Amino acid sequence: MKLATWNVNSLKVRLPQVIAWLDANPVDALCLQELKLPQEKFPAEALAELGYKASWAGQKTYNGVAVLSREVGTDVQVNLPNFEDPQQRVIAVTLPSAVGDIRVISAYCPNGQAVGSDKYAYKLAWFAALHDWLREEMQRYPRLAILGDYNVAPADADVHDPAKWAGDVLVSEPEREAFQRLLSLGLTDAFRLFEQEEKSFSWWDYRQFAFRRNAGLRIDHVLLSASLVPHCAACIIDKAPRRNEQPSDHTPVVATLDFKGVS
DNA sequence: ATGGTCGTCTCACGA
Repeated sequence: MKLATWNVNSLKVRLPQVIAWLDANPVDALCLQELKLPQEKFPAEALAELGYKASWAGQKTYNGVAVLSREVGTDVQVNLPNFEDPQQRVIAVTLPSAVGDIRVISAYCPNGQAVGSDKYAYKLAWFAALHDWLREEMQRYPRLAILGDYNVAPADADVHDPAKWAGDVLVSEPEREAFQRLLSLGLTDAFRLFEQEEKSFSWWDYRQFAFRRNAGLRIDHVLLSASLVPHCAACIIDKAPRRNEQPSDHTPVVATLDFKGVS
């Protein structure tokens, strides 16, 4: 079973790239973030033609999340139930697997803009609510995977130039603590289960030839509950879509779960 | 050197 996440920065602009990527990289579920389109503009038909069902939470201009899946997602939950918020940042669905139902969540965590700003305070409050909700969600769904754009680089190894970024939004200590609190619920960063190339990133700023210089951050993550970790056979960042013309500033992260042999 | 580039009902703002 393959689970992937991709912040597409406008599904309207990126739909042809999403279709091309899915053609080349069939997955069981693809979590999308930053759809930037209203609920009624979601391209469900084009994705259905590819064989993907979809659950989505749209919002005009900003945010918006979806889960595309081979099997229909059930028990769809939109947004954090414990956090009143007009911004569409979370969608959770239940998918069948060889070992039983898996809860798959697509999350677009707030960016935070700048340390000390109102948006930064909102980010930390949002993470606290995510934490509290996940604790309950993991009790209900012991097999849980939450994928998305966390807008947090968990460690200096996830930052191209830690000295330059020190203390800034996306790497500041309170944000990293908020991320670690999610892990303390019993979630594991799938990417770090495996040996990885140094300077592996999932996002590069559009400016200053950042991708060409590999001046990026690893802020897109796949977190797995403990019962899924033994099944995780691989987790990779696919840099290829970042080389496309008119790319998203993020590139997909893909986790492979193997249910053969291990129960 | 506080710049730069995207996407959005663009001449501003969020990322």
